[in-house]
Amino acid sequence: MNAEKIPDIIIGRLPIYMRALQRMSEKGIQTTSSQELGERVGISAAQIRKDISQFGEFGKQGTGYHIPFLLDKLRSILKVDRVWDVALVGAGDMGHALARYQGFRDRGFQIVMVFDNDAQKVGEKVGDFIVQDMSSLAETIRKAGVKMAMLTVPAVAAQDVADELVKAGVKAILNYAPISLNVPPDVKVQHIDPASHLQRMTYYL
Amino acid sequence: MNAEKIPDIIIGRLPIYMRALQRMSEKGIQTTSSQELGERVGISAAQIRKDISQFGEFGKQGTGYHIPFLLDKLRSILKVDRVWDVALVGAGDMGHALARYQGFRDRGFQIVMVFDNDAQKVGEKVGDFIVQDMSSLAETIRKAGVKMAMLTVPAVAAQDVADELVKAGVKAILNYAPISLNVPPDVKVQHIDPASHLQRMTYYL
DNA sequence: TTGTTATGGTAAAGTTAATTAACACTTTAC
DNA sequence: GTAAAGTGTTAATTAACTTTACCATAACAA
Repeated sequence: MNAEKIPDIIIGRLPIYMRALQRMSEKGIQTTSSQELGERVGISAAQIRKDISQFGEFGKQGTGYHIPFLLDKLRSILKVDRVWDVALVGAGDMGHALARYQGFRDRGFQIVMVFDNDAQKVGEKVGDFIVQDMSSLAETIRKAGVKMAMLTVPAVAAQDVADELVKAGVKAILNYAPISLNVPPDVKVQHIDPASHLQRMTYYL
Repeated sequence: MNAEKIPDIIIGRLPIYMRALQRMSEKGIQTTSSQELGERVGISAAQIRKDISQFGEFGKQGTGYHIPFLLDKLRSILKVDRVWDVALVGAGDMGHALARYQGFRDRGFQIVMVFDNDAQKVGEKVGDFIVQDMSSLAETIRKAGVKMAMLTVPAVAAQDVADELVKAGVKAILNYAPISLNVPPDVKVQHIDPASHLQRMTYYL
């Protein structure tokens, strides 16, 4: 075990391994090898062994990895052996889709509140939630101790909302707005921007 | 200009630069520097200069970059100086959100057809489109010469649909299903999986 | 039991890729 | 004419990946 400093690039691969392992587990598969897992996710077996061995010896020589055991370990490493509360800001189409998505729970997350600044949307039901006004955002989030947020507001509003979230104590933001957010170094941001992903592929067409 | 072999990681940063430049341009800003752009997107000035200079000399010493000019060049490099037709497969919540999203057009993409295999959804209107049955997918896509697709079907169906898309001649897939797709090497895949992004951040919380 | 095969963990070496730093040169402002 | 700003480029440095090799263990077949 080498707890010193794990490169972020390795952390980024762990969810991919987890995703595949979870699917194998659902299919009733109990055991896999770095070889097999690698073929599924498109990563070399050596890479996978090296990544996993950063955190301990979770495999068995000769037999491979016991999937439920490895999943437990990965969940614990990524701290998703619990369920994280997440605030959703922006009740547009994307907000609706995320609020209604059933796939978060099994992977360690649940949306617990939804905000929007549009008076027409406030009070409306989105998924299982009543949309709250943005004016109550900071206080509500702080009181609930929520540390993660998903941001699905228009680009022009995104930075302001991000600033609010940071003030409210949020430490991780999943940003759907097509704009790079500026946040303090102790706050993590991940971007989801379908147009950027598409543009990345057209280069090769 | 060094057209030999540009690393994929550089290609992946170009859309981020474009996104920021497009926003600056909308605000009426005509000129920027690697320094300023770097602060906006959180990437070092040296890195930006190096990335851009892979493709030519688009800046002026002493003055920086003319934003409309640089944008044109980047659009041309990423081949989004045209509008790409995109097929959307999966008319669930996420499919609806994407079909109605207005932000693709300005960045080089337009959805032109929507498919689902649910008889209840076929014929329904999603955004400006009538949902078509999956059985017509391969033929319709091939006839229209569509090369890109967005995949918002459940994980269990994703690989089968991807196989269909590949058969139909699609060369780039934006996959929203939480599963790693296996496709031939000449087909590009990008994954969008919010739970993975969230898991990547919880490690640091 | 014994040999064989499959497999993970580790380490070393080599290779490639990515990032950062440094600097010469150009342009603009004054 | 001089200082400041800023690029493009090269060099230096660091990081990531790949390859290879080897050992220890486990499962299984003879």
